[in-house]
Amino acid sequence: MFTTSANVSERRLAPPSLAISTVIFALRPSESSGRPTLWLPLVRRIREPYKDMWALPGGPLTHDESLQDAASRNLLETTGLAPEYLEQLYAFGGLHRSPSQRVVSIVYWALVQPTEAVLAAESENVSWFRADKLEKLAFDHNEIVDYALWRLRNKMAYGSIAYHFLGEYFTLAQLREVYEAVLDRPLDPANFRRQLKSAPEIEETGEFLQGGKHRPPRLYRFTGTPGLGPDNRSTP
Amino acid sequence: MFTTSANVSERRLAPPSLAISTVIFALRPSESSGRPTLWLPLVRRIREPYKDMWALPGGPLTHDESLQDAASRNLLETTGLAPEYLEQLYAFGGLHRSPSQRVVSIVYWALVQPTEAVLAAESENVSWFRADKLEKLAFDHNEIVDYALWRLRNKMAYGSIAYHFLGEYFTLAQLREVYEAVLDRPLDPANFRRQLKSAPEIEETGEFLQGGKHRPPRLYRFTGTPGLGPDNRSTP
DNA sequence: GCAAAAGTGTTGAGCTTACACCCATGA
DNA sequence: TCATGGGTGTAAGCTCAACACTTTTGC
Repeated sequence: MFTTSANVSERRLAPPSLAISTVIFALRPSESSGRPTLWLPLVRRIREPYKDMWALPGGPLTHDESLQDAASRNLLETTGLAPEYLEQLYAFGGLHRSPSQRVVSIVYWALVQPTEAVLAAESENVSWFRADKLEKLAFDHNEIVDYALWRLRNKMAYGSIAYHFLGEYFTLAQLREVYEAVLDRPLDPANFRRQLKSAPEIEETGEFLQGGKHRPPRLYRFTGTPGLGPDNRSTP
Repeated sequence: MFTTSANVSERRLAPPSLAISTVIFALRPSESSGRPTLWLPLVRRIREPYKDMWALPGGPLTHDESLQDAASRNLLETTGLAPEYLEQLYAFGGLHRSPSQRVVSIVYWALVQPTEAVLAAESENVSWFRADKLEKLAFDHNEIVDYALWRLRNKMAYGSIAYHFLGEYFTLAQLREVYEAVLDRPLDPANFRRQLKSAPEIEETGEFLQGGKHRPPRLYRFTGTPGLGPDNRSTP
């Protein structure tokens, strides 16, 4: 195997190595305003290059798992969660992404809903950060996160993806908060309601959310399978 | 290196190998109707697996070229052309894509305009086929082409991509023919005109196309840089 | 002049946006 | 009863599809 001390001729002869990384998004209340904001987990690098810097969770692709399975495993290992939504983002293969070795990273992005499992998985070397306030990360991971954010916002505006941040039942106000958090602008509650009512993939339940301070809102359920890629196509 | 006779333990130990393939689209007049239709070049496999079947142009990623450069080289080698448009499509990494060896293919798709170079490159082992009438191809290449077609149609409907099938100057009727060929439905010439006039990336030239049978149409020019991906973002 | 394509005008349907307004509930 | 978020109504503005119509050329 090649290490960081591999010399130049070794590097030139080595085929590019292949890694899988995952950008994992979840919404959690911001410390200041309490409104939901985007967070993602990062892992601290424990070896060179970029030792002690934060990086996207990832690792090599093993011989007996598909790309998606590898990303799914990443996600499980760093958050303790099964993916609520998982899609390929892009393959990054620039020549100088890693100073020691040529690495091609196939990156996935995922949405999860924050539960106890997420908190349990936090540790010295795994921590969550606000997506809009990231420090400098290892490798080209800042650009990767930027691109993932761009894709998320795009999909949020067109596709039916917001549901995957939420549990099975949700109110329209909660759903609107998700949109507002990701798109970072307020939406008219009245119009938002109508637009979603015209979408067939959202279903009224008979239930109402009790325990609030005011009129109990109706609970809805998502029925539909988005996800894109060669396997499952729907929206741009 | 591993060959098709690699035994099971060798296969299990080998890391997945990495290849680049390219789906190249061009429009050429159909033999029957004369209207433009989608074609793509394929190469005949000269070794196992899938010997003698047609496959997407591609090859291994060399250590000193980026993913995009590798795809660009594919394109040059099989068509003699520089890419007019080139974008990453998807990374395919299923476990059983190749019977002999685990291969991860990073696939690009490209648009070119048919010129002499294209015809010159045709040979015993390189030939063009109609995209809507493909036989069974090697590996999972039929699915890859299907997905590329889906992406092309999507981008055509939203993004500004049609221009790359055409030369520098074109009439609105030619541009409409491109849309009609790819989307496979007729478009209202009057409305088509208006929609494009409102797009800022298309520019009127003072020139007119002479030599037609009827009123000479105005020539237009495309001014803009589409393309997507982490490097260059614009439309979904 | 006539055929045919280039190019313009007009209308109605449907969707988005803004915002006024009513409803139901806890305190 | 009042404050607050849940939920409905409605009118202006925009885009888009359909199609009638005028213009310009070659023959």
